Amino acid sequence: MANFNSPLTVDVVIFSIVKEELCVLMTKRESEPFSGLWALPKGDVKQQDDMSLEQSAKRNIKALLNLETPYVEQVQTIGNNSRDPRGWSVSVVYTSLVYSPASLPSAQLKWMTIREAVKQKLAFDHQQIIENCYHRLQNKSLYTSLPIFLLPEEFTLTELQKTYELLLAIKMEKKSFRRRLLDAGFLKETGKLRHANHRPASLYRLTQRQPYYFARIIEGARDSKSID
Amino acid sequence: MANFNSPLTVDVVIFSIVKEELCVLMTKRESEPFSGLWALPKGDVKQQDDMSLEQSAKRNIKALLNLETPYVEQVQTIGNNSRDPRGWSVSVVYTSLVYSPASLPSAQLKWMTIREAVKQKLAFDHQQIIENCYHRLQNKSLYTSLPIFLLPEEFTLTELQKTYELLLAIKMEKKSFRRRLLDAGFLKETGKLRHANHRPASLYRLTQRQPYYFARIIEGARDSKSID
DNA sequence: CAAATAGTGTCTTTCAGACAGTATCAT
DNA sequence: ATGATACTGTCTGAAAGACACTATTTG
Repeated sequence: MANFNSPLTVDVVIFSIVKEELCVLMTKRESEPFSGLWALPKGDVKQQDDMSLEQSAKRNIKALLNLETPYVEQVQTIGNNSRDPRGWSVSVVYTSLVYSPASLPSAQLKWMTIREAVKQKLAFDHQQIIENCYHRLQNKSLYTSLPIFLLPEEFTLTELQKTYELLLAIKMEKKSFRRRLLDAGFLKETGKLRHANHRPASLYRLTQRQPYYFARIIEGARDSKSID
Repeated sequence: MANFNSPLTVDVVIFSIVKEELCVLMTKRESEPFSGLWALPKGDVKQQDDMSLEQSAKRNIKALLNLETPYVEQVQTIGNNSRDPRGWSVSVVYTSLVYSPASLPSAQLKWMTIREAVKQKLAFDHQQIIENCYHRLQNKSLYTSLPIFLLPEEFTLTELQKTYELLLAIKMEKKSFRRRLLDAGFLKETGKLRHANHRPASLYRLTQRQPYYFARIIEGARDSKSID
């Protein structure tokens, strides 16, 4: 069988919440094409070292942020002759959710808000890729527990609700939210409390590693449709 | 950037219902490795002719079945050093649903039931790929109108219900099924009737090309979880 | 005490399941 | 008329939305 003699990359769209804004990890390109534009961090497949594409993605994430991320998902694969001016190329796109690391290990990296990212010109088709991942994240937030992966291991229900509201850009009703999450049974109280200058809140943590799938979507957001 | 010097293929898992059984289009391998075993039809990417991976997938489907299929979806991309004994390879997997064409254009091809396909040894990781696509199809059938793409353009609600029941391997309640489908508003009566030796049934057709996403999953099937 | 956020009680709404009932065709 | 399948009426139940209410902390 003929080999594929064009570039194959692994692109990783890493989401995190920084200063109450949803952000994506970006880097500035310093070579052609698209020199000077912001881009997704470069991700490669090392056929000698990596056993699989997923391992390539995880290795790239670890190299970028120096952490093992609890959630990595393959989103789509884009391959065509127009995304890179040099010709055919294929990119396998992964997305990951992380709890905002205190500081970025490299000065080349930046947390860019989604708002910024989708309105400026980015290298290659990276704007489209980010939009797709963002859409997927929003969509899955309607019927899964995915947003939890943007929080630290222990969190309050109010923090979680704020995260959903941030992702979906809607306000949610407190009682329904708590009922939905608690009735699902994948959270357990740690017994610890988060203190502030008001009544303290219970801290919860996950009892399972996989996201939970609800039987219904969050209503009041019926218009959005899935990309997959 | 370094090119990817290993095989890249497009694998297409085509589902159809033949004699009231869900089937996958398969072909028998005649060369090494895995000579003599059943496999998914070989799909290639022609960088000269194809503008994109999706176009490659559609071209391959057309070459196999001589029809334009209304539904093609990218499912996943598998790349590792173990799926092909010769070393690293990448396969972009697409799935498609077709209304069973009267006859297969090639004697090399066969509609194999899912049951058969997942229980025998197949070439490469094709068994895993088929299982993943089947799982995805089942899962999406819980909350979308996807199964319609296995039917001809005009169909009765009973035919559609039987299709859902076949895919999900459950019995559904007639009234709830019809209410769910009709209330969603993406079907319209054609005015025509399907006749048999009993009361004739109304024929319906889609009013939109995209699958419809329901706000709730079909209940009584709460156990299955998504792969994506 | 007040201010602030945590957390609850409970009514309404929406839609799926259950199941019995009626409708309309071929023979 | 009978048999067969198409189609409907309507009750129940599960989970979401609305919203007012109570609880517990700091200062």
